[in-house]
Amino acid sequence: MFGRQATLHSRASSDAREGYEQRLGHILAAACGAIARLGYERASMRAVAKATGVSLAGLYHYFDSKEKMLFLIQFRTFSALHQNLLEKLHGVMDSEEQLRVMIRAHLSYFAANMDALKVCSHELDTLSGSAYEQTRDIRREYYALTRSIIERLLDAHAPGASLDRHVLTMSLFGTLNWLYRWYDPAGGPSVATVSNQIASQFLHGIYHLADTADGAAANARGLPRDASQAAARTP
Amino acid sequence: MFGRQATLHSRASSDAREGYEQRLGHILAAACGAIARLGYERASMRAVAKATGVSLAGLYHYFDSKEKMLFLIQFRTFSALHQNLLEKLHGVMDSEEQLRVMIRAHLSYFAANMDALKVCSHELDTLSGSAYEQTRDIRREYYALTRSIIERLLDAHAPGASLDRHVLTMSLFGTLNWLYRWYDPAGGPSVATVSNQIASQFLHGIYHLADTADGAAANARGLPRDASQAAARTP
DNA sequence: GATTTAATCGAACGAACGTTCGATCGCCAT
DNA sequence: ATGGCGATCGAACGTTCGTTCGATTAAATC
Repeated sequence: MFGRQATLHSRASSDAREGYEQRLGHILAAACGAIARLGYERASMRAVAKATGVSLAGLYHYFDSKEKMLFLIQFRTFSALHQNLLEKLHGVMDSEEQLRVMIRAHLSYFAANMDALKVCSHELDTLSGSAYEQTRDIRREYYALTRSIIERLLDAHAPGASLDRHVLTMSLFGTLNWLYRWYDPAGGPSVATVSNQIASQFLHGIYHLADTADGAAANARGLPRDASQAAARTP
Repeated sequence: MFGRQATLHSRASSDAREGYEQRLGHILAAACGAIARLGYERASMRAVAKATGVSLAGLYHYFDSKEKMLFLIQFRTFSALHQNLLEKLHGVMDSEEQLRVMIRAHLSYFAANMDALKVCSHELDTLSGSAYEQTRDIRREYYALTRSIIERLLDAHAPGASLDRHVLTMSLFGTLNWLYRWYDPAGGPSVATVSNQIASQFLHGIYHLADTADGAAANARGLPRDASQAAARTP
């Protein structure tokens, strides 16, 4: 599946593997930049080759196809994003603090890997087949983790609120995944500032709804409300 | 610039113009569906031709190029979205109600024109040159209108809150523009339900921040906060 | 030192794309 | 009738794309 098999028989081949991983990382980073700037379809393999210094044919030593290249980028980024969150969540018990950590971790990762996160936010439906399913599964893990935090948050602070939890979770993801369209960590408020503002507004938006009656009074305003089930699709 | 000049000299040519507009609308709707499903680059002119019944060459009677076709879709959609909001805002004076109207109008329009709004949310950077600038200008009007509502809202209900208003506005747009990725008006909570929940959470997220001290106490949590200026880019 | 294997490249292939060309058909005004 | 024009089409053109092929060099294995 990947370009090369591991041949871990000697120290020499271990060094070679390190060099291989390093060059692969360099190529993927350049590809990431091109796709972030031009979009997947417009970013030609020739442009990626130019950006890396490797020849066009040389790229195909590292992956079988352009689609596999995108898969590697997305799979690695989503995995790292998820792993990063799990680590930062370690030892944090309070659900409010967990949500603050989640938002801060997401923004930090975005600030440090803007190209990669843009490609992951914008090219969500580009892959197909099993490559799509694999990245979708990681995304679902990330979604499920975030949603479980929100669930505990609601159970603890707003138990009776009539809030659709899927809508709630996707609203947050909308705010976070849209960042790549406008937020420049270098030229605006700091990551900490933006994280805190988003987290505070989100949290207090929940809390205040719990305060008013059972949340329904504030939520149902002027229009009838139906208690239909959560929407079908998950990210 | 457009495919045809207006020849309004007789009733006959007026009828012809109506037929022309109708066929153009039909073609754009089909193109919209293809681009929403496949993305702009993958949606070939041959696929659009198949979807409309018109021949490949016949399409070019209605626009000079594929890019102009996308421009027509985006320009018309953004204009209608903006116009629709202005109309629904007519006579509404309370800033809170204005924001609720804005969110409800956006979701209603989305529910009625899913393909078009997906194309407008996802293909924001596809156009170039003056076509890009024209659509960007309408988007900016839409942004400015929404931001002005939020500004008045803050001045009235949370005058001292240390909230970055650009971050606030873009958070809302993130939630709204991300809808196309998950919300199916046919199979989930109603437009009214989702609108109310998003609006209520957003509004109370602001109000509660105004209640606590001057908003800074709740906002600055655990991390230092800098009072840097608003981010550079607007949508 | 011989042999295998990883890494790289220039050149080319076949397909798909956006676009254009020239011709045809039907309608309206002259 | 006839000339002009809007509308439409099949066929083709030139370009760009992802990918493959065969050859060449460098390094590791025996």
